Amino acid sequence: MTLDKIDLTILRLMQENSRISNIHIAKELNMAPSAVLERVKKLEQKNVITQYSAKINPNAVDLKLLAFISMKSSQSLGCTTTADELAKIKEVQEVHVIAGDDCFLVKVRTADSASLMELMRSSFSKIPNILSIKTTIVLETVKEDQSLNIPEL
Amino acid sequence: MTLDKIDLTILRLMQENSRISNIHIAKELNMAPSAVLERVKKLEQKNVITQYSAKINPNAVDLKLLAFISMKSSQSLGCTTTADELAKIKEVQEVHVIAGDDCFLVKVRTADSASLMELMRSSFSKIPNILSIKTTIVLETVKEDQSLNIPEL
DNA sequence: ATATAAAAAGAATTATATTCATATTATTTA
DNA sequence: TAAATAATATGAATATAATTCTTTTTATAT
Repeated sequence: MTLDKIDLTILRLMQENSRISNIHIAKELNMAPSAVLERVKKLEQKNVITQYSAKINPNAVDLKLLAFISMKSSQSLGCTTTADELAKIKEVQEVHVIAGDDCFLVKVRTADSASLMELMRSSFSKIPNILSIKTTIVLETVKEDQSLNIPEL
Repeated sequence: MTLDKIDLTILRLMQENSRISNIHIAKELNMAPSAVLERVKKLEQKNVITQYSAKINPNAVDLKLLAFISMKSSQSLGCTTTADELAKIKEVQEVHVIAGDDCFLVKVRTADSASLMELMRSSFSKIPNILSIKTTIVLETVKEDQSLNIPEL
């Protein structure tokens, strides 16, 4: 797809603020809103615009994290000791030994991303044989094992 | 700010698609659109949502790139030879020697990001003393030196 | 120069956002 | 616990924006 100046302006504006109205874009470009809409639709169809997304401040969320941890392959079979080490860390809520490139899936809860970094630096780095750690923020838990949540009577 | 399940659902939906309507979110949550709007505004004010942004497929754009190139500091004073080397590469449109941590600002044009990678691997890597390359995509050029564009008569 | 296709404009319609008064639900605190 | 207060939600009215569609303009090809 060949993009002209108008397309590029639309892309720039929507990259800055994807909730901008057609009318605003149209005013900026001195054209009719309907013409802008047509171009935006085309940019979506041709996969030039791949997604509209809200950026979320990770520090604002009470961070629940999933850490995917992999070990040096020579060590990856007998990994129960490492799992035990991970389970000892107080911020770590769950430890799962998993199949695939990563050996563990670890659920961690920290107050902010600085404390997560501190945790990774201080605790995780002490555990031998860890090769890599990939983390991702949990925004919402739709279903959760609540067997430990004993309800009051 | 304390985020409840409703806030987290809003965040999840808007992270997936920031152009979703209040009405859609409201239906998903079984609440009134006005209540959703109030929460979204609060999430914006409290800086939980930091930006709404369109993701653009870099391969769809005819890639104009700016590369910020730095050299090993011992070499950075006499950098004219490196500048000449960069200027020889056919995809390189402009080379500017600049002040600061980086020594060069280079404008490159490639058809897609794969060819950019190939260029960086094959040509740039052959130039001695390069320490780092940071690239950024140029979406729009508002003003450009056109002294080389001789208009037809 | 004419025919054809693509893009834009403008008006009408539909949908959505926004506002605001009222109602409901939580949270304090006496 | 009950009343007082604050926070949040509802629902209707209004304002704003998106969308559709026909006509017009502009660009491209024959």
